[in-house]
Amino acid sequence: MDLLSTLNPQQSEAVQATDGPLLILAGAGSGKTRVITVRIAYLIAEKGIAPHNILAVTFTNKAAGEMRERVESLLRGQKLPSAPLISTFHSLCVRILRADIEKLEEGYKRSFTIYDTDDSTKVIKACIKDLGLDDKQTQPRNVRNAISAAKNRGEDHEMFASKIEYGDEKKATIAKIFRMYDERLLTANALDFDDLLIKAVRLLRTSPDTREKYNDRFKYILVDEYQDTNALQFALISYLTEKQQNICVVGDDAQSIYGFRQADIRNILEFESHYPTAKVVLLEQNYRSTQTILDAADAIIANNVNQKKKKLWTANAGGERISYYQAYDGDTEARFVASKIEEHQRRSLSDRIAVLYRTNAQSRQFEEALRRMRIEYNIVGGFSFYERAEVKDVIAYLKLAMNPFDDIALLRVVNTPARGIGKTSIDALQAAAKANGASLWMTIRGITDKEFPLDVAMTPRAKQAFGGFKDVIEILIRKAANETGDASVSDIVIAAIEDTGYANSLRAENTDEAAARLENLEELVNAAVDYDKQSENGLRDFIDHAALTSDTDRYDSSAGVTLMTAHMAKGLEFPIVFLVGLEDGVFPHSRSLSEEKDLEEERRLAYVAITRAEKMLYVTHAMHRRTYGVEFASEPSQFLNELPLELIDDLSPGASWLSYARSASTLQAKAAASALRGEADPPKARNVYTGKTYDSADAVNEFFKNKGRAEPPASAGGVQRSYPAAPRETPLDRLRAAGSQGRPTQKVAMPPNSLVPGTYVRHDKYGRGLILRREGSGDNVKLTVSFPGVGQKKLIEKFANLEKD
DNA sequence: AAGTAAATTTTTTTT
DNA sequence: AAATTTACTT
Repeated sequence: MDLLSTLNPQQSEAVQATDGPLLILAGAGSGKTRVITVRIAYLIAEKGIAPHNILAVTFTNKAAGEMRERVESLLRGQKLPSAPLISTFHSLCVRILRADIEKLEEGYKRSFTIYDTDDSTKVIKACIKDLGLDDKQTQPRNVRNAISAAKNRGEDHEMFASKIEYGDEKKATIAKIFRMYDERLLTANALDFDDLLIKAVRLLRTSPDTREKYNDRFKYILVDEYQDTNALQFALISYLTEKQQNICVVGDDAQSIYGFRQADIRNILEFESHYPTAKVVLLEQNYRSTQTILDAADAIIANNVNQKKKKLWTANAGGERISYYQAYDGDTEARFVASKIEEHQRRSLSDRIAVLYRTNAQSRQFEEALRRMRIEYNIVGGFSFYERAEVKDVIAYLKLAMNPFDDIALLRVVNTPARGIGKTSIDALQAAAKANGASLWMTIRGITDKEFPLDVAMTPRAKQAFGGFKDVIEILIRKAANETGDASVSDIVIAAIEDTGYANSLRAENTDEAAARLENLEELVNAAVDYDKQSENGLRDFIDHAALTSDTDRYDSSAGVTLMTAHMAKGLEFPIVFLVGLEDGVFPHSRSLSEEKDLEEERRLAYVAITRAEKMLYVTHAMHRRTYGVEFASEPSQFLNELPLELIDDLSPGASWLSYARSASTLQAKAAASALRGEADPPKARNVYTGKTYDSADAVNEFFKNKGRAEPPASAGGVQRSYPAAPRETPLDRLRAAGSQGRPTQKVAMPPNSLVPGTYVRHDKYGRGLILRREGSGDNVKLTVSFPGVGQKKLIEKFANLEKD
């Protein structure tokens, strides 16, 4: 029974509760992955469950891969008749649909193509154009998001349309596009990411046979990161566990950070009511971080009202204090981080370091600073390999070989490399296709038919060019079809690169950039060769893999320095973490400032970021930040103010926000004390960078109530409380005390619903614009707004009559 | 039809 | 500031 020997009692209980529904509430760093992997190994080795009867579902390929490896190493030396299926939600759905989508009788064939976000947006753009709409008024990206959100709620275009209230033109337009979009995807035999889930769920719902088949196959199901599941994923799991209820879900409501993707936290909160016989295990011991880091994370999350109470503890020592740095601007911030990294690396190279930021756009300055100091780093996100233009081009050729009706893929490569097929010819082709209700591929075949050419207004030269393209694709189709014979996946990939003239046109360019592209294509061939070696699966699977592989999956766990967003860091851990750009509008993001629930999600994201740290945490922010090429004065993040200030070391040169915040709290205390004594003119508290001026006794008292952890006025005098901290008020206490006045560290300078920089607004005369700067206060607020086509305008907020757009 | 210059947009977070 | 899209040449 040595599988269990490394586990604590709760973990062990979670592993051994194999039958029936089980909810594991696993705090950050509580050994969640260890429990899942040991559980799988335990099922196989101790319970004699056939591996292929086990299904584990994760969100990313990276998580799935890691789990696979760890299970394998736990079972090392054992001969297994099969392997457990450890898969992402999306790959699982693809697997289900490739087998049985034809049973849906919707017209989809099992050779369907997967459209990524980019492809979907292109289809939507075309729909908007064909409906005669203005794509400035109806932005493809927004429509796509609306459709995706609807799909993830489980609505199809009919349900979406039926829910529109009378007079809601915007939604009515989206509904029209929605419908057209779905029709076009069907014509192209294509499914978008959301459809993969929708169709799989629909298939399980409508086909009892299929449902039965998978219920019999998957007798034990595990779901990781359950707090991030949405309605569709919940439905999928429900159908799969219909017969037996050996369902084990693992999650942490404090780490739910995908609400914007319709993740529904209720799935985890209401697990017990959905499965009344459910057993619940709490994993509360943290093995990852120092007490100091846990205290910091705890202090942040304590400001959220909506959460399950959970108390993480650790046997680890207090550890080093948190380091804080205030930079003049983003460049200085990046230089500080780079030089600190260098310092750490000089001492020890074994401590992996992460730089975590809110948005990918922040990465550049850190990359530059690290490069200047010749520090090697790894960056996750941004441009992933499979998103490179040349890779997507070649994949498009491969997709066409499998499914020539894929219009998007066809449009992508019809003139890449240049074949003399220009915009005019493509317009004519699309018009002809539309007139005949046919796909572009069929239209090309029609145009170039020798005996009965389709009559299309087109120059002979254009027709000939299309003929050339048709030949190229037909050769590829034959090669792909022959795959079962002797051609391997890599052979076909090479054909798509060479036989199409793609490589030659790059060679002819003879530039460094073209050479880099050729190298990327070589890497693609290598990926295909590897694929051939370790898998029996064909081209179809290879393309599916490319479509479902994301940035996150290219994380190298052995890299010394890793740059990534806080989102991507979920599930990872690093001895040293730099959490950067802690400014209002950056983190929390400006788009999340207006809604309380969005702000709470930002706070959970900050919690996730902080709890990645094992030994050391740095927090940094800049006083000036450049956005869209314009420099703004930025304010420290409200999350900084929520940290336990007594645990922080200030590394900033000169007077920083932190030193103000600290001395301010003693000043405030004095002011409050004198106010309470009834003194006529209490010393005025100065601006503490929270944007709020505490110039009345009431305001000062409110400050302390809100701050929650500040010293009571009587104990004022600058005595630093010794660590550990006294018990804090809970958010609920605070809410009661504040008389439901809202959030603790609320700011007056930037009230949540106001027009802050980064917000889009609508002006009667100038139309839509972006707020660049906000100055002044009260009635004198001046806004600098950039209106496309008009330029920058300075407006008085009071008179401008701006509406949020 | 292809290349260049000018205008416009971009920043959440992701399978 | 950088990347992408559009408009204008040749």
